[in-house]
Amino acid sequence: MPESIEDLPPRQREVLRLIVSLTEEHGYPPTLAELAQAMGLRNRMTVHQHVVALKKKLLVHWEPGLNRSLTVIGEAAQDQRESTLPAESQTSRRGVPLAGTIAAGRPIDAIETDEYLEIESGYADSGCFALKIKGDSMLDDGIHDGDYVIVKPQPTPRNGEIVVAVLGDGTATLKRIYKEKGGFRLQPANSQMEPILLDKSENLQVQGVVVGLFRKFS
Amino acid sequence: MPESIEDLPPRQREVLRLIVSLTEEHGYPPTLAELAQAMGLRNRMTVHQHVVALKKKLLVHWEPGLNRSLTVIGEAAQDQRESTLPAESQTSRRGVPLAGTIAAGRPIDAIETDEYLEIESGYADSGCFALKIKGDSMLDDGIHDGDYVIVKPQPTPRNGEIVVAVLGDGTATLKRIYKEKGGFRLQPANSQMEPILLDKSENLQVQGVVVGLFRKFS
DNA sequence: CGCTACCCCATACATAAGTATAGTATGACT
DNA sequence: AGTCATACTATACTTATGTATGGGGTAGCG
Repeated sequence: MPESIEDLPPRQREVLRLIVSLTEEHGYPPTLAELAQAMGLRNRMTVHQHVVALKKKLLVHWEPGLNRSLTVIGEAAQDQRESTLPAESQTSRRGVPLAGTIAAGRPIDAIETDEYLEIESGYADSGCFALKIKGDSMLDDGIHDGDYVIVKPQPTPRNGEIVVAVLGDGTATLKRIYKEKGGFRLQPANSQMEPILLDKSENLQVQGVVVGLFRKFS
Repeated sequence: MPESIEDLPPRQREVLRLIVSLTEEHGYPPTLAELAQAMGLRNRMTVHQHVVALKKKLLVHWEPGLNRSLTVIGEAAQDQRESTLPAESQTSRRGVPLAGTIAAGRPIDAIETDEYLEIESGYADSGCFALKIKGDSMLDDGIHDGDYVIVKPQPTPRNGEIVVAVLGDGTATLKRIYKEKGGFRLQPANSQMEPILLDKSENLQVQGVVVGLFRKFS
């Protein structure tokens, strides 16, 4: 039976595919419960049985009793990866269509360009991460409480950039950073708040610079 | 001194290195117990404390309560890698890891919730599109010139929502919409601008409502 | 018909793994 | 002398996760 993967039962094949995609998505393998949820199942046992079947067929590696040790063996991993085929059956698009420009002022007649606004693709691959904003100190820069900022890890910011600053006591805050004689100034964008001044002796770690902002409107 | 990784405490640095190497070795991230064993420690708690410290410094991504969710963020991952592989087909993730909450105000030592911020996936599939903002009329709502808004097609907005309004003459604008006696009011979020009043006879088409906002920092 | 492969469910249990609390010890710095 | 960061330990708790047991169905096949 050389063509094992092709004539797998549908659900087993689906499990195989999900293991690969969920692992890629999170950076670590899924649990049975997560697989079950992804398949719309109420019970882990169903997935358990499927995985046992896959294991018997030597398509997955699974350490008994070990959490999240589920990995796909050999070529099966490649075969289940999305990258191979033309676009259509893709579950979701990579990006939001950018329909054009709109006026937030005098109305203009908009809608021209036709491309895709790819928010994540550039960031996710370059080690960026997101932080949820708590507080209003960057309000004047249009960063509101509850927004998400996307941070690119980078220890050496340029002057005036918005950075994630980790202070000596382990607390983190979001501010614009300016070099001053003898140290740094962490400047909030809110007229009611005072800057934080640090001299060189004090411990300051810049975790990264803000490269993007995202807000959800309920 | 924004030199983060170099002057980490030795054990924390070791933990960072071990996370990477153990993940490569097994194909999935280690648990605290495994890390402890690899470091010759008898107790998980020691590693736990180190990892918490790394998390505060935003060097690792760790979902609370989730087994084997420990991953290294950003360049730190590269720096700790021994193999120096070209990092080839980096499993491009679906989404940006949401590392926690950061203070834009008084520094807090937060960092609690953890998940992935999936910006596009929810929108791209539901017919949403993006528009680039031109003008400052929504400034007080934190929508700036050059931002991108994500619009969900929907002809019947609720009161007070931000909508893409297409006027009778074909021009489009972004405003909050309110029902008034006998018509609608399109309200800018800028104290220096006046609302647009429309009565029912006038042609007003709502293209959709704003469900998201995205901004790129150059 | 019995038999099999496939697919799903629920309950219960055992253990793996993360977390809280509370200590001890060392060295650096004030 | 005190405080602080680092580093480790121990016990106990909660939850996440895997597993066993015992059921249901459907469909094809000899």
